[in-house]
Amino acid sequence: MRVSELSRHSGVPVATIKYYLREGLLPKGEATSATQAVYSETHLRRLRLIRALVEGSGVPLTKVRAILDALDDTGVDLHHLLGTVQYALTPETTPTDTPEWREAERNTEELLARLGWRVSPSSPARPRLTHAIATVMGLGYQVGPRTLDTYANAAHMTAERDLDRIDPAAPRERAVEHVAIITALMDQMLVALRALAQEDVSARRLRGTDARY
Amino acid sequence: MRVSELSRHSGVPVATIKYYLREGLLPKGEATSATQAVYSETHLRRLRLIRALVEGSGVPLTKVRAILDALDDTGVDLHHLLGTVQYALTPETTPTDTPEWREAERNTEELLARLGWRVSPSSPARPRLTHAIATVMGLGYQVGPRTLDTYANAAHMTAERDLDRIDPAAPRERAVEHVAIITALMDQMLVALRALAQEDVSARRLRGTDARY
DNA sequence: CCATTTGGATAGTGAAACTCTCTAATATTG
DNA sequence: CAATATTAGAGAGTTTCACTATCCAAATGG
Repeated sequence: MRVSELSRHSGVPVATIKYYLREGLLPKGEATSATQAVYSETHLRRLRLIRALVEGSGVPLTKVRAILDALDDTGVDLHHLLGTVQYALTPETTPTDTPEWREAERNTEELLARLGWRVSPSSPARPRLTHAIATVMGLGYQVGPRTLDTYANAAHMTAERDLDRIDPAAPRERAVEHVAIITALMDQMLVALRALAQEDVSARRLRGTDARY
Repeated sequence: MRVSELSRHSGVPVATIKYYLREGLLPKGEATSATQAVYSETHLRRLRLIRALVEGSGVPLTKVRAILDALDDTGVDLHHLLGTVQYALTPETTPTDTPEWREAERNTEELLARLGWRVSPSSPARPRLTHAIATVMGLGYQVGPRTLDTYANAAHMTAERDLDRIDPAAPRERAVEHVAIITALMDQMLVALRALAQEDVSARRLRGTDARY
C-alpha cells in the first residue's frame, strides 16, 4: 500500500498522514526507494485507532502518542497498560488550596475506603474526581455519599463488563488495543446513554405520564 | 462590585472578564457613568458557572453561550431546558454512509425500543451513541446487546439519581442552574469514577488477589 | 490635583492540528 | 521513451480558540 492508498482506505488526507508520520504517531512505511515507501495493514489499523481517539474522544495528539507508545511497549502487562492509558487520557488537575477542595478530597477518600476499591494512591483519576466534586460544591451544590455511591455503583457495573470482555489469552496486539478502546471510547457511549437516560427520566417525571416523548 | 472586585472574588483576570462581556457570555454591569459600572452577585454566580463549564468539562465558549441563553429563556420548562442543555453539550455527529453506521444505528434503535425509553427522535444523543458504537465497530470490535444493556442500566441509575435531586419547586434561577450542572459537570464525575472502578476490577482480575494495589 | 481605575475598542499571543508548497527523485502510462 | 503523475521529506503557512495586552479618554478617590 502506498500513501495515497492508505489515504483512500482510511479517509485521512495524505497531508495529515505525513503530519502523523512526522510527529511519530504512525511508524514509517518500508522504503523501497528514495521516494517510495509501502505501508501495511498494521499502519491502517494504527491510523484508524488514532482517528478514533482524536475524533471520538478529542484526545490531544500528544496523549495519543503516549498511548501508542504504551501499546508498543511489550514489557507492560495488561493491568499496567490500562493504568497507563488512563493516565494519558486523564486531564491534569492541579489541587487548589480551597476549603471545597479539601472537603471534596475527603469525600473521595471516604468513598474509596467505603467501597474498598483497590486504587493506586497516585492514580490521576483521584484528583480528577476530587476536582469534579469541588467544582460542583464551589457552585453551591452538595455532593453527598448517596449520590457518590450511586455513581460509583454505576461506574463499577460498566467496569466489570469492560473487563469481562478482555481476553487475557488473546494476542497481545489485540488485547492491548482492546484496553485502549474500553478506556477511551466507551466513555463516549456511557455519556451518550446518560443523556438519553436523563431525557427518559425527565420525560416521565417532569411531564405527564401520557406524553409521547 | 466593580470589575476589579469581581475579578478578585472569582479569580478570573479582568481581561478575561472583559472578553466574556464582549462575547456576550456575561451581561453588562449597570453603568453608573461613562467609565464605571457595578456588578452584582448574579454576575459572580454566572461567572463561576462559566468557569465551571469551561474548566470542568472543556465546553467551548460558543456552547456555553447557548446554554446560558437557554437558562435565561424563561419560556422554557425544566424538561425542555434539560434537552436544550444536552443539545448544546453534545458534539455534532454527521452520519457516515457506511455499513458500520447502519448497524450501529440499528443497535441504537433496538436498545431504546427494548428499554422503552422516552426519547425524542431528534435527540442529538442518538447519533452520538450511534457514532460511538460505529467507531468501536469500525476498529473491529463487537458492541452487543449485553454490553449496551449494562451501560444503559448504569446510565439510567445515575439519571434517576440526578432527577431525584432536582426540586421542581425551587426558584427557577436555581433549578435551571442545577439542570445545567447535572448534565454538564456530573459527566466528569462519572468518567473519573469509571476510571477508578476499572482500576479496581483490573487489580482484582488481572493481578493476584493479595496485591496491595 | 494627580495617580489609579474603568469601559470600550483593537490588536497581539500561543497552542493545537492540520494544510500547503516545494524539490528532487521516481513511477506509470500512452 | 517521453509526458505525466506520485512520493518522501522538510519547511512554512493557515485556522480556530481562548485569551492577553495595549491604548485612550473619562472619571474616581484620596
